[in-house]
Amino acid sequence: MEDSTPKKKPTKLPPNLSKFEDSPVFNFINSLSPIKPVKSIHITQTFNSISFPSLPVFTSPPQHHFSPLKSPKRPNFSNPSRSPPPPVSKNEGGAVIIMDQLLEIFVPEIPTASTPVIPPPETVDSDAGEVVIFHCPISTEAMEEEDEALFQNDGALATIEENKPLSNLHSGNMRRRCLDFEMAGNPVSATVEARTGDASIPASSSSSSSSFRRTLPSIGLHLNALAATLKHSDSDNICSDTQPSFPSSSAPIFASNSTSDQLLLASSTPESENPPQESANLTGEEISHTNPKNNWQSMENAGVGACKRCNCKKSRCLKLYCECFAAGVYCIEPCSCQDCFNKPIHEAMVLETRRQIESRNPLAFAPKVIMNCDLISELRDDSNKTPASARHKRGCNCKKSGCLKKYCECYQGGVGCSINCRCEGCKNAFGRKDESALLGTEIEQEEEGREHCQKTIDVHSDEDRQNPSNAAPSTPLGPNRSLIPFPFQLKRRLPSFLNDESSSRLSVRFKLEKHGITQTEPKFEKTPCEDVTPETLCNGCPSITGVKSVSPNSKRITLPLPQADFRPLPSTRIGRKLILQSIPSFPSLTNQTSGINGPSEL
DNA sequence: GAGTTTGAAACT
DNA sequence: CAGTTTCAAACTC
Repeated sequence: MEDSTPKKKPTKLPPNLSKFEDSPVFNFINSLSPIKPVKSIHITQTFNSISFPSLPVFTSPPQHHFSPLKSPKRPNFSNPSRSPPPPVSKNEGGAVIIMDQLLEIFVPEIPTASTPVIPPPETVDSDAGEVVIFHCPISTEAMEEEDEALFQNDGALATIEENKPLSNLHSGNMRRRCLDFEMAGNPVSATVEARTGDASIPASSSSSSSSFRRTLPSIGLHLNALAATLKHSDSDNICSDTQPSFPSSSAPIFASNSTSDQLLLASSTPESENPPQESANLTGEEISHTNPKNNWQSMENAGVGACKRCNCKKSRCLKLYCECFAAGVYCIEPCSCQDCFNKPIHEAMVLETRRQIESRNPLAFAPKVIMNCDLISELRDDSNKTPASARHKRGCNCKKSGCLKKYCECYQGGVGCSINCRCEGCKNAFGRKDESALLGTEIEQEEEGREHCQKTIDVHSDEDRQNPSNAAPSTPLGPNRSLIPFPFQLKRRLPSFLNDESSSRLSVRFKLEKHGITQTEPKFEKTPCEDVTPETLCNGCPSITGVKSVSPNSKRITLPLPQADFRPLPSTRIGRKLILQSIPSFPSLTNQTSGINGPSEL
C-alpha cells in the first residue's frame, strides 16, 4: 500500500518538472510516463506481498517480481525433468519455482522490481494464483526459516530448489519441512550422495519409518537425490539450518560427531531424518532408476509423515507426544494442533520445555534410530547392541502389534528390532528381535576377530568365488550400500543377491562358519529381506526406507569413496572387510571430529 | 470423519 | 524402577 503512494508521487512530479521542461523531449517523456504507473502497480503488489509475508497469499505478488530474476531458471522448469504435462506443468511448475526462488532471493530480488518488464504479465498472473495455492499451507514462519537456510546456502540451494520443483513441486509446502528434516537428520548425506552418487553413508535409512515416513527422511533424500542427480550436492548445507530454533536439542549430541557421523545418524523423525539416509543409501543410479513419480509419491506421503504434522490437542505441542516437537521442528499450518505453543513466537517456551525434557532424558530429542556407524562405536561400548545397520535407540515395547505396524517405533523407523526391544511376538519385517540378537553376537565375534579380517577376506573371496551369488551381494556396495538399505523397490528390481542384507548376512554366516559357528546359518539363509519384503517392504518402501539396512555391512561403511570402485569387486564381504580396514582413512578425509574414528578404535 | 487401538511419554 | 495415566498417532470402520 505504502509503496503505491510513493510511486504515484513520481507521476505527480513530472508536472512540476514540466514547468521547467517544456521541451519536446520532456513532453515525450511525459507521454511515456503514464506507462510507468502501471509498472509501479506491479511493484507495489510485490512489495506488499513481501512486506506482509504473513498473509496467506503472501507469496503471490512477490513471485512476479522475482520471476524476472528467475526467468533464467524457468527454462529449467520447463525441462523434461518434470513429468507433468507441459501445459499444466508450466503454470504450476513456474509458479512453484518462482515461490522457491522468491524465498531464496526474496529480499535481494525486490530491487529487481524495477525489472517488471521481464516477467510476462500472463505468466505472472497465472503463477501468482497457483503459487498462492501451493504455498499457503506453509506458514510464514516456515518460510522464513527456509529462507534463512536458503540464504545461507545460496547457490546450492538455488540450484537444488530448481531441481526440486521438478520433482517435488507437488509437495509445495511440504518441501520445506522435508528439507528441515534432512538437515536435522543428515545435512551432509544428501550432498554426499549427490556428489558421490553413492549414498553410501547415510544412515538415513533409519529414517523412514514405514513406507512413507521413512521416505520422509527419504523425502529430503529424494529431494537431495534429485538435486544431486540434477547437479548440486550442496543441499547438504541447507539441511543443517533447518531447525535453528532447537539448537540445543539432540543435534548437539549427535552433531558432536563428525559430519559423517551425522550422516550416519538417522534422525529420530522417521520421516525426515531417515529418509535422507535412505536417499543417501540410494545410489544416484537407483534414484534415477526409480521413477520420479514414485519418489514423488513417496515424498508426498513422506510429507505427510516426514514433514510432520501433528494433531495435538492437549499437549500444546510441547511434549514428545507431539511429533513436531519431538522432531525438533515448529508446528506449521498443516498441523491441526490446538493451543499450539510450538511456534517461533513461543520460542522461549519451546526451548525451555526442551531443556526440561532433555534434563530428564538427554537423548529425548536425539534420533530414535541410529545408524550403523553410531552402532559401531556403540557396539564397542555396548556389546549387547545389534549389529544391524540401524536400530532404534531405545527399542520398542510392542505387545500387540507384532512390530508390524507403525505403532512400533522400530518398524516406523524402518529398522529391525534389537535386543533393546522389549516387544512381544516380534515380527518386524525389517528384522526381528531374535535375529538381531544373533547378528549382534556375530558382530561381536567379528569385532573380536577383526585381526582375522584379512584371513576372512581371503576366505570370503574364496567362498564368493565358489558361490557367485553370494559374492555379488558382497560387492563394495555392500559395505557402502549396506548402510543404505536399498529401497524395497530396488530389491524388487534388483536381483535378490544385490540386497544388502542378504549379502551382509551371508558374509556374517561365512564369518561364523569360519569361526566354527554354523548354527546361525539357517537364519541367514532366510534373509529376512526376502521373506519379509513382500508386503511391508513393498508398501513401506516404495521410495526407500531402507529398512533392511540391517545388514552388518552397513556398520562399516559409510564413506562413499570406494563404492564405485568396489562394486566391481566380486565379493561383498571382501568389500566389507576392506572397508573396515579402510575406515580409518575415512575419518581423516571427512572429518577430524568424527567420533566414529573407526580406525583408531579398530 | 468418528471411533478404536496401540504404545510412547509422562506421571506417580 | 514399576505401575498407571495421558496422549496422539495409527488404524479400522
